[in-house]
Amino acid sequence: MAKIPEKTIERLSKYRRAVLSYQAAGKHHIFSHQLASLLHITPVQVRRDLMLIGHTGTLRRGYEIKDLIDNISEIIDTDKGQRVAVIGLGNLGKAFISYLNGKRSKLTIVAAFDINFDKIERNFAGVPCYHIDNLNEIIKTENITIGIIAVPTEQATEVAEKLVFAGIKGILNYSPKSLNVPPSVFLEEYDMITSLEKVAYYSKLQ
Amino acid sequence: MAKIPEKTIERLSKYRRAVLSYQAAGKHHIFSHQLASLLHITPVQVRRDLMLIGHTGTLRRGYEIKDLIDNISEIIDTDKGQRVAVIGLGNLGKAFISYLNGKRSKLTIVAAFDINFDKIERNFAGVPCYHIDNLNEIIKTENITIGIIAVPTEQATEVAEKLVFAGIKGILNYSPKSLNVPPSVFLEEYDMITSLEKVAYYSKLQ
DNA sequence: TAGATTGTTAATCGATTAACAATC
DNA sequence: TAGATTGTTAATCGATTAACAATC
Repeated sequence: MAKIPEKTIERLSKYRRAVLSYQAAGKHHIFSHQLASLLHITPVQVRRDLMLIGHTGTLRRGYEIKDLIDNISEIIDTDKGQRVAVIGLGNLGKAFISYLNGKRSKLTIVAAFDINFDKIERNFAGVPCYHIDNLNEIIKTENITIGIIAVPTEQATEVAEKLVFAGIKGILNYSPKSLNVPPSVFLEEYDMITSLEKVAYYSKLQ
Repeated sequence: MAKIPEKTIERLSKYRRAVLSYQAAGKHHIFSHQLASLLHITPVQVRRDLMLIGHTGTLRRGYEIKDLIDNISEIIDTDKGQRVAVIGLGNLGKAFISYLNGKRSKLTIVAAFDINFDKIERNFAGVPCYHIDNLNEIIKTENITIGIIAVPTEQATEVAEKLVFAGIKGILNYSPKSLNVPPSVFLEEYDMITSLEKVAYYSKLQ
């Protein structure tokens, strides 16, 4: 299969969750315009995305939900799933843990790290919290491939270096400081302040 | 000035914070390649963005930091600033409040809303928490123009409707459910699960 | 001067949308 | 059949990058 565009990958994740709600409602098929309206995008974009991953539907019934979920999962999941660590067990780290765990079976948060001794060797929602000094060791023994950075700005660079050194494969960075990682590590960054300032900019134009 | 591209607006927010750290270090000027390296983008993109907002530098010293901050602020801020509400005072809502307040003077979180009676009429980090039933009233009396949705998925649609009804101008939606708002309201959505699944996808390809 | 830098247009790349043939 | 739908190519739009003149 040809390389799937980045934006299509993002929508595949959304498609999968959207059709799950349809499936839960007892439906077995979905039309492109129905799936589109769940995401507030156009039907043609849905059809093009599904074309790109080689998923086909029928003129009478649209797309078969079970098939679609399987096809998307085949692309974005791994067989054994991946293990995730959250670095920084403040409100943001906790939000991620309580939000993610129990929902997706293929991605599991198996460790949290912090420098605050109050939190260490405790659990949050079933996830054990370790001291950051043990990061390298735990990443390796626990087979963790993805790290979520939810520490204060000043510590983000150092945490990223430690993750890279420990052999992490992907980083999701929520600190506003842009990180520098080798090309062997995939980096995704999200900046809450920028998002809010963007909303503020377009709000004043309204 | 011509319409500024969306991506440029996002970077302006980042430029401003990046040069603040330079300014704090006692510098008064910055070259495009220095600013670029702070964001891990190319110098030409910096220059093009600044060209688009009409900010000019000099060949000898680059861009004057104070001027640059003023120019960016002129574009993305409003004179009096804007007032923000967080709906849902769980971990995510708290993360936003503790992260934002005290940093940016022009955007202030002045209210939180929840349905949990434990939290109501209490403060979190100085922000009063109200019952969601009072949302319409408080949005109006407090002159709130921006709402951040940090409630569980099932409640997101209803909260959005209430915000729109109350006359909000912009919504930042952190629930994974895509919302439907009239064109008079600016909507920005961010889905943590999609971000993580994207990182997982590219991590397995590494 | 030579080298480094800004400012800007043109070219390229990536993503979305329009158009439409094919099918049931 | 007529109408609704899928699948796909071509066109368009938006964003980034290449190229380079001008300047100090």
